[in-house]
Amino acid sequence: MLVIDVLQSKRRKTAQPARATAADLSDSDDSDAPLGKQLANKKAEIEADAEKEAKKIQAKEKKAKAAPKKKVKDESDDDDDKPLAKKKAPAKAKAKVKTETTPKKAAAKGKGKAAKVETEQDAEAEDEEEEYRWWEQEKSDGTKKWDTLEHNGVVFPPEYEPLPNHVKMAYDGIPVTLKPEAEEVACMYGSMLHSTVNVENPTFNKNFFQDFSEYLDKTGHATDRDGKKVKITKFEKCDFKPIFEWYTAEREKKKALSTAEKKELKKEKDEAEAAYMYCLWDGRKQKVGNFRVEPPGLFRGRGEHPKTGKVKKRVRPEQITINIGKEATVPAPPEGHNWKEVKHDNEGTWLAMWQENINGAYKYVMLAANSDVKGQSDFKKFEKARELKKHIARIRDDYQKEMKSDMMADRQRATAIYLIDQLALRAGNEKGDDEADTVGCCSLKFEHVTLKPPSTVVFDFLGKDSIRFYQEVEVDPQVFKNLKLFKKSPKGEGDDIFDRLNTSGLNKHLSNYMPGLTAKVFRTYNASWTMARLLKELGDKGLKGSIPEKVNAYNEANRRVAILCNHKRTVGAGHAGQMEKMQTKINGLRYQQWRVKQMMLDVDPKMKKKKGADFFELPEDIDQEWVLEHQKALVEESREKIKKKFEKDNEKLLAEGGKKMSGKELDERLEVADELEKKFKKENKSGKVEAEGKGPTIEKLEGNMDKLSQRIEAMKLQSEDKENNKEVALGTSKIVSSPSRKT
DNA sequence: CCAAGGACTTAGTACATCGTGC
DNA sequence: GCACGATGTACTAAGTCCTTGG
Repeated sequence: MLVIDVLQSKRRKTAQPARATAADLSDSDDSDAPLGKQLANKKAEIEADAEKEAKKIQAKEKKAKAAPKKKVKDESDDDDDKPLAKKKAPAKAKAKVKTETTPKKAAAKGKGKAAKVETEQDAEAEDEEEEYRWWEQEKSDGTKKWDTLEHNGVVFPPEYEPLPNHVKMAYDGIPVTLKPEAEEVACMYGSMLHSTVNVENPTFNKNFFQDFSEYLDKTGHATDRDGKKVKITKFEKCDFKPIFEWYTAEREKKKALSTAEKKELKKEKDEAEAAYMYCLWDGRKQKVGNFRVEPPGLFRGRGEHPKTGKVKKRVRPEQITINIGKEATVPAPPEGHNWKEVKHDNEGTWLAMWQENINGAYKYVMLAANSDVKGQSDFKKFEKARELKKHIARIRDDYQKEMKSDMMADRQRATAIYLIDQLALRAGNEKGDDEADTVGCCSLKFEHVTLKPPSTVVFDFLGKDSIRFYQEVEVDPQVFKNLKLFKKSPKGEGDDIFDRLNTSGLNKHLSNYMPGLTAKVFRTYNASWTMARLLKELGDKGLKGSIPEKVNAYNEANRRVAILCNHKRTVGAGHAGQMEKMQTKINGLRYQQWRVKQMMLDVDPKMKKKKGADFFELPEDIDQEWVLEHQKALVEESREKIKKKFEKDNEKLLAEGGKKMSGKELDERLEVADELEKKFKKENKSGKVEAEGKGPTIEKLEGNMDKLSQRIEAMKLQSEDKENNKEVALGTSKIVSSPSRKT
């Protein structure tokens, strides 16, 4: 039997017996082992919470039905509801989108108010009641996505503009002239020299140079100043710096434009693109997400992508398929070109599509995230996650049981579901050799899991986007046992942990619990659930407390979700410096506090007795040396500021036709800083600080102290927040819990 | 059943814009 | 009013998962 089973799973290099041996199973029924109870408690807690949650949500659902959450009204603010032609866009745009002023009412489906389509008159009405309430739409069968669809196709990136004659890459120190096509490729590289992640990646360089060489061969070789052939054979001899500098200069030029000029340019661009920004979906105006065709460039695969650095070619109209309503006017391809195909597939939500040349991946033009369709499917996603709440207890019970199954496949599946549920792992589809070597749950390999008896497991692997997942987790003893079993020899490095499991089998099993249940739903569920719980905790105890404390608590909740989902980012280059700056600032405030304390003594020497001598000491971690440094910095800062202001004022005077102020004036102004310096000197010498301000009283000084304390606390929190956040990407989980609805 | 095809969501990063403390 | 960091947006790669066809 064993043999047969192994053969059946030929797909894997190494498989394990379908049935666990007696030895494997002997100790598998001690479900009440020490760790078990810990987790059981946790589980009970989770389940109780989940039930509470479920009730709350049901209640909310009722409420929501009674008073549907109103969609943000900014559409009316922004005249987005009005027909396109009414917008500032002049005649040309009007002609192109003519159909929009006469929406096809015939096509409008749905019931009553929901299907109301805007017309010129009621656009003025600005009535929220008139909006399409997709969240109230009854569920369709989910295949047909639209009845009518009109749009204007895609925007192509500008054609390549050759470099001016004086800008040339150098080969072996000699400036060379390239044919435009090859030059374009050289520019792709030259314009990104600042991106060290890529430029210092050998694979990137190898792939780039390979493709670059092809272009050179294809277009004919480069030439030097005298028109003599230059053979470009070594990457190391290529100097793209002149190109880089030219691009940098161009960018600077653009940056240096006045705000008015920039606005003008932006306006022009917006006008040119206005027609593409929106489409008409069942008669409703909807924002298109990515109507711009991706420009050519070097492929920037993440992690150790074997194809990173290859040339991503310019996409031609002949590669693009348009999807559009049967009745609609098909957007014209650029002069002298044709579309690859025009489809009328109303079971798809895409408007245009092409295949990219590097991986053969499909690229789609779809609606924006804030459109009705996307909103609807987002909504559905959360509905599904909420439905999981009803089944989660049973699923968890089942996987606990099945983890002891004597069918290897079931045991693996149960263990995998445990990991997906508890650690928020992704499903982990199989990947090809021509992709970065990353894994998810089902594709975990031998070397990604290390067992530390009695029941700790170390996960260390690269997940999506080659983001490292590293966690030492105390797991259910059965999970530990199973993982040990799944790693048993003859398995070794490179072999799958779950050799009898793949994502489709896993999802098929999950769908038995609930239609549409797949591995990714667990991530949504656990992220939402965690956020809800933390926010509730925040609500319970966080209501009191200062604003910074509340912000900090909210960020903390957000962070915990991001951590759960392993949302990471690369630590910014300036992070360490910024942290140091903050600390210096905090210390500066603390020093300031110390000074205020001395002032108190100045006002009332008896304070020393009252408060105790300790109170008036410098904080331990601040020494005299630091104080001197700090004083110097303060004085210097003050000087700089005065100088800057002086120069500014002078410029202004000149501009107004006046004349510059004398150096004497500057000196006079600088006296403030000099005095500050003197004051510090005096303080250092006498060890006393004269009370500042007129009529200083202990009360006033106490007030100053409080203010400083508050600022210190706020800064400390802020700095803590920053440090804790340095490698956590908050954006994604923020989107998950409250998607932007701006139009 | 499996691999390839296809459509859609998820995610990090680069860059633009905003807002705020000095 | 400005510089700077925080926040938002655009871009597109990298996942998930369903369908299709042999």
